[in-house]
Amino acid sequence: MNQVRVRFAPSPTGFLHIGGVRTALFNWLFARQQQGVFILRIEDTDQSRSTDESIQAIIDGMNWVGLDWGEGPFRQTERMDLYRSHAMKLFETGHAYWCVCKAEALEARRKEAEAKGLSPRYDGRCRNLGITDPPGDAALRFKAPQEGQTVIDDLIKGKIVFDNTVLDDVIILRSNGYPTYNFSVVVDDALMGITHVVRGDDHLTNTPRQIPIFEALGFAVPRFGHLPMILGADKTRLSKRHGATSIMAYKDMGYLPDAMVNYLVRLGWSHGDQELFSRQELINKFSWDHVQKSAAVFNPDKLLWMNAEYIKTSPPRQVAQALVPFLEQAGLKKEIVAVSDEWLAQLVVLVKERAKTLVEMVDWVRPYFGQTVTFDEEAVKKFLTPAIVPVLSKLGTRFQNFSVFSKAEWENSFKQLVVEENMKMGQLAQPVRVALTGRTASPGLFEVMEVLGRDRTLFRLQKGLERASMG
RNA sequence: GUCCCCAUCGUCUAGCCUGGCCUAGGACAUUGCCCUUUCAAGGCAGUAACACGGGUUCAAAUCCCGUUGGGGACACCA
Repeated sequence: MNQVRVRFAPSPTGFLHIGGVRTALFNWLFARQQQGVFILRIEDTDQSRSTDESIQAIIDGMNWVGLDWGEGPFRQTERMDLYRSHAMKLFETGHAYWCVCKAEALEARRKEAEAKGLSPRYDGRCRNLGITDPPGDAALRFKAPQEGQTVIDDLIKGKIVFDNTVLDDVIILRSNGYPTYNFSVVVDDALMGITHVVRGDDHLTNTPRQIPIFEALGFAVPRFGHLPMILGADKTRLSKRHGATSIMAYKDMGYLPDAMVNYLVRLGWSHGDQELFSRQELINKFSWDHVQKSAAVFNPDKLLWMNAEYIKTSPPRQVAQALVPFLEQAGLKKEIVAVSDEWLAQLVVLVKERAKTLVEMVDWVRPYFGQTVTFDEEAVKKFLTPAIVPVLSKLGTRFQNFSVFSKAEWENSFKQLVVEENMKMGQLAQPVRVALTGRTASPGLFEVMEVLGRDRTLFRLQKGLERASMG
């Protein structure tokens, strides 16, 4: 068996779509598993829609989710000679012919056919003209087979049969000399030695158009696999109106790349009841047999849950590192410089059970930077009242007597005071919480103190006391 | 319109190929309870699906046919 060679071939006409990422992911997984090669190819033959920024967006997106390629990125616009020479080869061997129909005329005829309820196909009127000396604006068409069948043994959908009578003669070279998709894709897949063409479902009906071109050119026909589409909640193709579709938008919303990958792979693929997979597990367990045949609805709720899982279980230092840009963006640049990586990781541990995204985490983590705290006025009004001043003061004095912070000792001391004062835990805990964090909701009090450290805990307790005295 | 693909809880899916173990399993979401210093997290429990109609068979979610529904393709876009 030859080495597996697969590719991801996006067209650079915008941001990198999550559907594209999923297609790339399946290819990448298969290549890794089979110790094959994953190739990145940019299909930019549409001059009017392709942009360099989009190419960069694809590369950035792929890098972010960690899908690396062994060859490429290739750009089709750098391979024009290849398409032209192969097109001419088809012409010379009688597999292609010049068409002098004007684009507008074609369009008109198509509309007419549609109006009559006929198939809007090219009628083949130039097929037998035998033009050998074409005018400058002629296009080259491929002579599609008109009888027989084209059979695909799809990796995902199984055997699919197309009658060749549904085929028409596609243009392979435009009048401007540029190849069309259905042609350049065949030349590239053949020349790059692609063994498995795995792409979106929307390409399924392109496949019987492409197979005869492989054959006419004398190339081996690769295996094909067609991945089902991703739909929005209303079961139509996923688009902007369903929410964010750009992979980088999810980065900006505070999703972890591993969570994204895990969610996307489970959208259409399964391994029994398992939901969470490490990358290595994915590589080991991936199989075309368990790729779903039907389209899947993108479920942001489940993605969010999965992100929360990854925030909870990823190495804290790794999460902390991913969090830094978000903190900087939130105006905490100076604060971060003043703080160690270890402490930041500790902070992540403190709040990781509460934040489902890095964006939420920024908010959870904010109170632990700086000397003082920003009070939530509602919280102050409710808990930092003059009535609490005496107990708070006693607590401060007791804590003061400890020369270092010790979670167990401080907690004991706190609970003892609660008992002595004949209070309920919450009656003291909430005011202290507000004093330390400025808010009514936070992680466990003593974990908070640990992260704050002895001195800052005492300082904030004192400030809270002053605030409570004000009434 | 023509051609192609698809069809299990609201959603992602297991089971289907190799019929009986399915009283249809898991996950997200949702509801209730428990835990609890707050908010979470966690634990337990609940609601909830084989699109429909015919066959084949002792037996069908599973095999066959049809219907319906959804999606895709039919460009000098990719």
